[in-house]
Amino acid sequence: MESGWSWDQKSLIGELIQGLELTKRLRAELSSASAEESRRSLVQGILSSYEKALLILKWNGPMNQPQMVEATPGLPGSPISVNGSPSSDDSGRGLKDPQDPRKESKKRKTQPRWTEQVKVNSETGFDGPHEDGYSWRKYGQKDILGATYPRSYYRCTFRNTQNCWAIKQVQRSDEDPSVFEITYRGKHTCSQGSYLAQSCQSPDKQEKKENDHDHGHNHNHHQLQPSQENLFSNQTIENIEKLENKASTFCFGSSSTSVGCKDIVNGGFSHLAIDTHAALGSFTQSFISPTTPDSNYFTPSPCQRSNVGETHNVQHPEPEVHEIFSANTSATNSPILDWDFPFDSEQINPNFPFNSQGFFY
DNA sequence: GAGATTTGACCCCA
DNA sequence: TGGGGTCAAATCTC
Repeated sequence: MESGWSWDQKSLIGELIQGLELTKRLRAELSSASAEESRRSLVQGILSSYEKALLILKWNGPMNQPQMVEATPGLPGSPISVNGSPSSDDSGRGLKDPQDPRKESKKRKTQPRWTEQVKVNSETGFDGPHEDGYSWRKYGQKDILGATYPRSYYRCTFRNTQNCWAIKQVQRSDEDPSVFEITYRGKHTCSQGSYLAQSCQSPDKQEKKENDHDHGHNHNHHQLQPSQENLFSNQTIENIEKLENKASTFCFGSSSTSVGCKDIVNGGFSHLAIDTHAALGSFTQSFISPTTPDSNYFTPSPCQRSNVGETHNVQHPEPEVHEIFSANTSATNSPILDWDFPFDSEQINPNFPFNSQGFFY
């Protein structure tokens, strides 16, 4: 199991590293106002690298292990967990509506959930939470035993109006206060979710919200927008959108405040994905919004993340990745490329033209 | 006044 | 039994 895998792993890493290098070059190009032709070439190279990486992933099962493969068998938005049954937790206290997902558990232990670790830039402050394109309403905060910082609880604003039961928890790391661990549960079933899945535009409301709450330390994400828009030619963005549409898997951010999807087949890939976002994700920036003081959080995009039925810890042990992660945070407040990769090797059509230029272009 | 946040209390579960 | 998750009234903000 190891041997066959390691060769492909090397290839995969090689491709991703190449993508990384190209991304860095692109970044340099962008800051030096070089020829568009050169940029396009770099972008093409980047896409090509990731394309190959995907192919490698596609043909190698070992990458598609636990988290991905066990993704919910088609239960986006369902409060039913991968492992648990809806009835496993219906002993809740006097819940009003039998249809109410709350009946499943007050603690939602069986909810599909995944965790993000988000590093925020100290310069942008810790007080402004990330916006992820969704509207969240804080419904609680608890001091957690052994934790320095309280945990905040958020649920979708449209919980009542659209029966959207997505929730998230934001916990600031004790070890590194610049890191926020965000746990998501449930998928957005609200219209906002579908809207965000289609649009990379910044919702006016979000913008207003951010402006309204500008505490002086998080406004730079707006200032950065123009440059972010310039990071890619329209064609490139179009191509990536095609990619999203074709695969229904990648999502480079579905709203201005989103950072796209990750759900990479495993943690290792996530690191690279994050790095990718350092360049690619600039047009899918996530915002740090100051709506709540204790939660600078980074979120997965609205792109069907919750298909992943298991906790997905995104960690960044690799110095270089972390460095880029942080650097990008400071530059754009959108440190993570959040790929949505909700397919496993069996879900990928072997004939799917990943390896054709036409797929990307 | 509507909507969001805060916060104390309640309840479930390990 | 205590920690964690949620509720809901009070309070705040726009």
